[in-house]
This record gives sequence, structure tokens and C-alpha cells, in this order.
Amino acid sequence: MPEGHTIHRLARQLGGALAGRPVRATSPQGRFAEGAGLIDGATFERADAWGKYLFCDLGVGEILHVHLGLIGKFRRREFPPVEPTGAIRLRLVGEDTTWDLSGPTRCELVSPDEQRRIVDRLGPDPLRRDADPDAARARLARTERPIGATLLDQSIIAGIGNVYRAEILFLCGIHPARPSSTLSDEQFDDVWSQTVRLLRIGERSGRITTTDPDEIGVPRSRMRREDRLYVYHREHCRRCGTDLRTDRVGGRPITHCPSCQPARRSRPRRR
DNA sequence: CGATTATGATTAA
DNA sequence: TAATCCTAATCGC
Repeated sequence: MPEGHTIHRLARQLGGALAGRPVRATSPQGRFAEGAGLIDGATFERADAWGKYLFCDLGVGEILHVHLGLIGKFRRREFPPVEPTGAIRLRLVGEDTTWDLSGPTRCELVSPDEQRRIVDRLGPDPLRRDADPDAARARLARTERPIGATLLDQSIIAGIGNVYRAEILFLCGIHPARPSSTLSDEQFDDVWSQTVRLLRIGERSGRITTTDPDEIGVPRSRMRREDRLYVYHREHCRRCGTDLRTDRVGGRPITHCPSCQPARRSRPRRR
């Protein structure tokens, strides 16, 4: 679940459900008991997402920082709350909603200074209005690291994860091993605009869909799981049927289509 | 019932 | 690069 779109969606949902209202905070599992105690009874001011990082201001000075990592979930539960099942690090109960956080890599209270330090380490977030793609363009222009690796680097662009990087490179017709610095300006523009487009769809729908409904012949909302992606976790290219290839790039597996994303002479392949 | 897996990131080596 | 952390669903025996 958790790439940038998940966190932005979550920030919006938490804000919508809790902003301006008092919340009760507990740590049923016990591992965030102290922090929960400090925000218990406070008024939830706002939730904000930067890439995959979530910040909740409860007006107590320190700010709640949550990072879901690979397996974390922050789910809405039934109200009034019932005894949770499983390991719930943090439970927030508003006036009419219940939220359970499990499995985060980070759940902590940070000072505004620490928050600033975290955000300063991040590249532009394609889901934020103020995002400046030129900062990312400049970074990519001066590194030979493969584009497959730099797209995962949160200090260059914040919010892309393993599914989106594979799908973005597919849609742009770029081989994952291509040195970042060799992308043309047009290719960078294509990468950026596809990223913005796809993350927005993901934020709106709550799931990652990258395929074109017209190409699939089914509305996005009714697509089956195997129709939603072109290459990620697939054996054959959803567009051309070619046998896909999976390599390790940037320490994680990435699948690409040798036909749609040729290694050399690569050119964006448009529909 | 144990092993495996997952859309992440940091630390150690 | 590898080890490590966090949890729950799924799969094989």
C-alpha cells in the first residue's frame, strides 16, 4: 500500500475526520504508550504529507511523525471502538471515527526542528502544489546512477516506491539501467508528468492503477487486479505480451519490458 | 504451524 | 551489499 499516494490520501482522510476536534490517543500494543499519553485529549489540528512521511499537528508543540515503511497500515476502524485485534501501535479516537496504526517504521513525536530536518532531506513531492521538478532535474543530470535507482531515492523525488518506479519507466519507455544523466529534457518532463498523473490517480482511488482504461477496455474502477499494471509483478507485458525481465536495481527488484523499454537508443514510446 | 512475502528505509560492514 | 526492524496475510506441508 504505502507509496506517496497512500500517505497523501491518509493525510486527507485523517484531516477530514479529525481536524479541529479532540482525540483520544492510546497505544493498545504499548510501544507508543508515552507518546500517546502526550497527545491524548489534544485537538487534532491538521495532517500533512511529504512524500511517504506523515505529520500530524495536535497543537502540543511536538508533532506526530508516522512513516508506514513497507508493512505499516493506518486504517479506519469501527466506531465506537472495539477491542483491537493484532499489534496496534497507536489508536486515535475522534468524535465519530477510530483509526488504528500498525507496523510503522516510525511513530514518534518530533520537534518542529526535527520535522524541518526530515522534510529538508526530501526532494520535490509530485503531489504537492509547490513541487519544483527542476530541483529533481538538476540532481538527475549530474549522476550516472541508473534511473531505476534514482527514482527510488527520496532525496531526489519524494513519494515514488517500487511499484510506481517500474510503471513510470515502462510508460516512458526507459530502461531501468539507463544512467540518469543521459535522459533528455523531454524524457525528464515525461517522467515527471507521468509521476504526477499516476500518483494523483492513486491518491484519488486508493490503489495503484497505471494502465489506460481505453487500452484495457474496462473503466479503471472495474479493472481486475491483473489489468491495473503494465509490468510490476507480471510475467508478460500487459501491452505487448513480451516476456518481461526482472533485475535488481537500487537494491530492489524491478521488472521491465525489453521491447517497450529497449536498453539502447531508448526513446519514449507513446501510445 | 512454520515459512514466505510485501508498495520502505536505516544502520552496519 | 547485507542485516535489521515492523506486522499480517498467504502458502505449503
